[in-house]
Amino acid sequence: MSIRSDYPEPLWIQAVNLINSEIASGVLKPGMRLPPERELCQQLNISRVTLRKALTKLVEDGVLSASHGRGWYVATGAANKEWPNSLESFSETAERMGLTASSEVLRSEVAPASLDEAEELSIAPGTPLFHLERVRLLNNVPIAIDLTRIPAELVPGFTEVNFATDSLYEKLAEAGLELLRADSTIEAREADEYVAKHLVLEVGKPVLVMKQLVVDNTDKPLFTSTIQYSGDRYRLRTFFSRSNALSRTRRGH
Amino acid sequence: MSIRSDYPEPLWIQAVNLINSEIASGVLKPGMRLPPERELCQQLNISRVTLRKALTKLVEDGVLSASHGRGWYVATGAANKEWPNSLESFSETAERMGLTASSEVLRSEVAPASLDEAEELSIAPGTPLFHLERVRLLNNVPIAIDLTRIPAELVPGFTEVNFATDSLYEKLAEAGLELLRADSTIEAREADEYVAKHLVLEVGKPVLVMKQLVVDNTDKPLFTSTIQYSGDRYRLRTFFSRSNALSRTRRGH
DNA sequence: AAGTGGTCTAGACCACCCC
DNA sequence: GGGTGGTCTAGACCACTTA
Repeated sequence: MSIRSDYPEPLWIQAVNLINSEIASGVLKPGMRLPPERELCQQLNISRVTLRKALTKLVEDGVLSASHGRGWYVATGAANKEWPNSLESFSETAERMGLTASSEVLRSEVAPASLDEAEELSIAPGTPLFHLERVRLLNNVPIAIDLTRIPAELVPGFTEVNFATDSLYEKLAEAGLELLRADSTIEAREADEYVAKHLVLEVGKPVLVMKQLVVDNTDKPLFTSTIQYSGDRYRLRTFFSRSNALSRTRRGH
Repeated sequence: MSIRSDYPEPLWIQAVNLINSEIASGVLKPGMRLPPERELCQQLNISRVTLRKALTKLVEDGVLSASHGRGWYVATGAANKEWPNSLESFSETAERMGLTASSEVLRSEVAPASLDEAEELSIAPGTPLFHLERVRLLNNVPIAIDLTRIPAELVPGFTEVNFATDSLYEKLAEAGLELLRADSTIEAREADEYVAKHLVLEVGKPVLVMKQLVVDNTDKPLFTSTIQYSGDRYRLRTFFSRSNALSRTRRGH
């Protein structure tokens, strides 16, 4: 094994991919110890700093874990194949699960921002806002209602797009927007008549309401989404990290 | 300004703290550009690699952002004071919000692990498991029911602790357990009779169900929690990151 | 004492932005 | 072309674990 082909990919990303694929292919199994850093450096023909950048990334992804005087270990358990906190579009989630995503567009138009909408997006009230409201379906079963609001100037021509078939995230990427992070709040509420009708539920049944503010890499708000999932048809996954408790390893392995 | 006192703290952490404090004190204001890396290196008397490790950390924390040919900028907006995905105990959350947390203990005993419980924790069925079930209250209002299961060998003597007043997280820390991450699933469900009674709700009202598997820094499962929040009395916060979309900066600043 | 991860350095070259 | 961030290197020393 060896990297450094003539990819434009940074070396440390190639190293990440290589280690990931060795785990996927079973060469490295959960719980196994990796070769020492200095040895891996030689095998991959990269410097130790670069290797460590790759290893650090893999720890963030929950793929590896380190123990000071002991070595690097492949993470064990179910968390292994799970996605970390990635911001995934509905279409991407569907693809990953092997299902077909589709949409029914309820609303796709530009209207002035209300006071609340303006405040969330840090823009002036009345600013033209593109409203996109869709019922999201998996294999034709209604899963959620998604209402997204984007400053119209960021997405010219979006009222002409047919979002029943096109992916919003793809169109955003084409428009040059770079999503970085979605700050989200999650709560459980009762389905009102409107939601119940579109999700084919009884009024009062639980729905999972997720409100997101998506920002770009300069922390500028790009858009807000309110997604209401049918309680018995969807489940969110995330993880919480314990902020640095100065981990001083005691047992394990 | 200069660091490198005789702290045992790593230099890059000292750099993080210093920059953080300069922002807090208003020397660096949101939107401002930082001095070039090479200049900062001289001022702080550290190498560029070390400085960049600090800057990278500050980006993760949402404090700074970088633009390739332009420089480093202090992040703008409200997201600045928000906490990231920290794994916080109920008591800590309460304290942060200025409320008083308390508990009513429904169950505190050791019992053998069922098949399901054993699988979640990667232990043998029948292994003694400490079960702690509590109603969690804020200012004496019932907010949630929390059922936590911990292998009994990890927490000797816990059946003697009075968890109506003592914090579970504090006791876990005293027992030498180091929580690293909680993998969580979240869904909306209807309150059953048991939950409804203890949370003073009507049966069928929405509850937010969060199931967590908490692991230590070697990815060993420590315990599982199932927390059922009254839908109208609690709201979760988290964020999702867009995994590397090869950010190619276009606009901004 | 040997093995292994954690931190740190000085210097190099490339890619991008702006004049 | 000059300024700035992004990647990469080779080598050093320290801290923790294990024996």
